[in-house]
Amino acid sequence: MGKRTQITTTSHMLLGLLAIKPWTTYELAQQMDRTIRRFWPRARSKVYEEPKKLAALGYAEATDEKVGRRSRTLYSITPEGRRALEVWLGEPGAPPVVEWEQLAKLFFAEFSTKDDMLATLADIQQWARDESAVHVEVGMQVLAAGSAFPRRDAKNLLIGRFFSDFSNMIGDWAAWATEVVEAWPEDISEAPLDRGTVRSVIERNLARQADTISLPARPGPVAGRDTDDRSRLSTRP
Amino acid sequence: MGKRTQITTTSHMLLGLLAIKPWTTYELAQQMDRTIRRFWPRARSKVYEEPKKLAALGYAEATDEKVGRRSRTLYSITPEGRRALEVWLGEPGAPPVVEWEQLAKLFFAEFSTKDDMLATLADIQQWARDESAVHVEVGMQVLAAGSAFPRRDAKNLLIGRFFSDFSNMIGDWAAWATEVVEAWPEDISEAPLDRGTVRSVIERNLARQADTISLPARPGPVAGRDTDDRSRLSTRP
DNA sequence: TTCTTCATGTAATTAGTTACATGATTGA
DNA sequence: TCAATCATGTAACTAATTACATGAAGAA
Repeated sequence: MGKRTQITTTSHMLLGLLAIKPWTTYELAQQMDRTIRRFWPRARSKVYEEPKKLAALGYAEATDEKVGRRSRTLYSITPEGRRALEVWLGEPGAPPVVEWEQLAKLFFAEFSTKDDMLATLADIQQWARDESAVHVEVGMQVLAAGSAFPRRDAKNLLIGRFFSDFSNMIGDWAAWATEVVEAWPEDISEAPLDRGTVRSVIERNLARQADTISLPARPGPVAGRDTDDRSRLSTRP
Repeated sequence: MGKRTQITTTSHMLLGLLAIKPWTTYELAQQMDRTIRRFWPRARSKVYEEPKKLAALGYAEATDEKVGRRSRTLYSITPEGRRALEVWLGEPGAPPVVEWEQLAKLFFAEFSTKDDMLATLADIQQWARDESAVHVEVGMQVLAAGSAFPRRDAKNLLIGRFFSDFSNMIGDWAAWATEVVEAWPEDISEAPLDRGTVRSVIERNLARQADTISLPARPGPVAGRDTDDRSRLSTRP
């Protein structure tokens, strides 16, 4: 019957927001940018497309309002939308994916100078500090004035703590890497491999294997997206 | 003059690989999948397109070889390609971006059951354990048999340690979150905010601000991609 | 000798971004 | 009263993915 309307992860982000309360498009864009951007970053223009798809599927309803002579759209979720969200929440999700251009530059650092490498590491540390400032600000705000959705606070704290741990871990890592690189010769290719560090990485990870009493949480596989096998290479050939 | 050929971050990944040595397309695909995928994940089909762009720009040369009656392409970098890579390495890169569907499901967890939430957390812990196993394997391999490019080992260890820290941090975080959630009522919306945890997050991040003797590493801003301001919302309105 | 895996691509489609355009509101 | 910012979208484009197709090599 004509166009196959696909419901993507991005659609589910909007559907989830609508489950909290009805929003205008602008408010949806704000929410996407303030919170969801952290784990599912998408351009603002998506916020104008996706709710239309949701409405077409019967998962959301659009109401037109007037503000001056200009109209705007208010979206709200339908019962079918709530059911679709529930189903999605019950399915396994894709594990974390990192996209990090700075790290890519480090990966090829030997083709430029040690100074460039240290500059990239310094940028990373600066980023980590900036993130810390944001976490302090957000935390203070919640303690002092509360939040817009108090019933979501407990859960949101879990997410917030993840991002705090994430940026702090990166800050520590970059500080360590800076020290290591400072001791290297100018020609990065001549830097010796520190086998002690390799060993400590192995040991730390071995310890985690040992801890494990391996009850798999779900029967099925923890799948990400479906894809043609031949379209990506196997993980370790 | 017709088509504007854009050189993207993805193009630079291929250019960087070619700076190591000449590769056939298949080998490039392997390398993309074995290493670069971790911080710049792209589908295999890109590996067939991007080197063509590089060749069009004079950054790479393609040689056709025969294997049976079938031909394959061997790419190598040109001096201009090396210069372009150097320039890119000297420019600031974009900070880390996380895309994490599992976390998105946690963010909306109140719209399903506590059990679903715990299942997602268990999946995350399982992922972390799987990653640990990979890190052990790779580390052992390097210690025992060495690597294909020993002169890259010291630097690659920095990257490897980042990913090890990353998955371990996630494992710890998910274990903590599991404990917290287990103590919650079935209705996640009723879970109380733990102000103590909020405070400890603030303090941890405040400490990092204090440490800082803030010398900015680079004069310019640590930019990501150029974009029309109005196309994304401001960070905190 | 046929099955499987390695290897080499192209075509079709879609998700996502960038750029543009303009009305409404506020405050200097 | 006009400049800046908030708000609401659409259009054009491109990066990226998914699906398809098939040859070569080695193992059973």
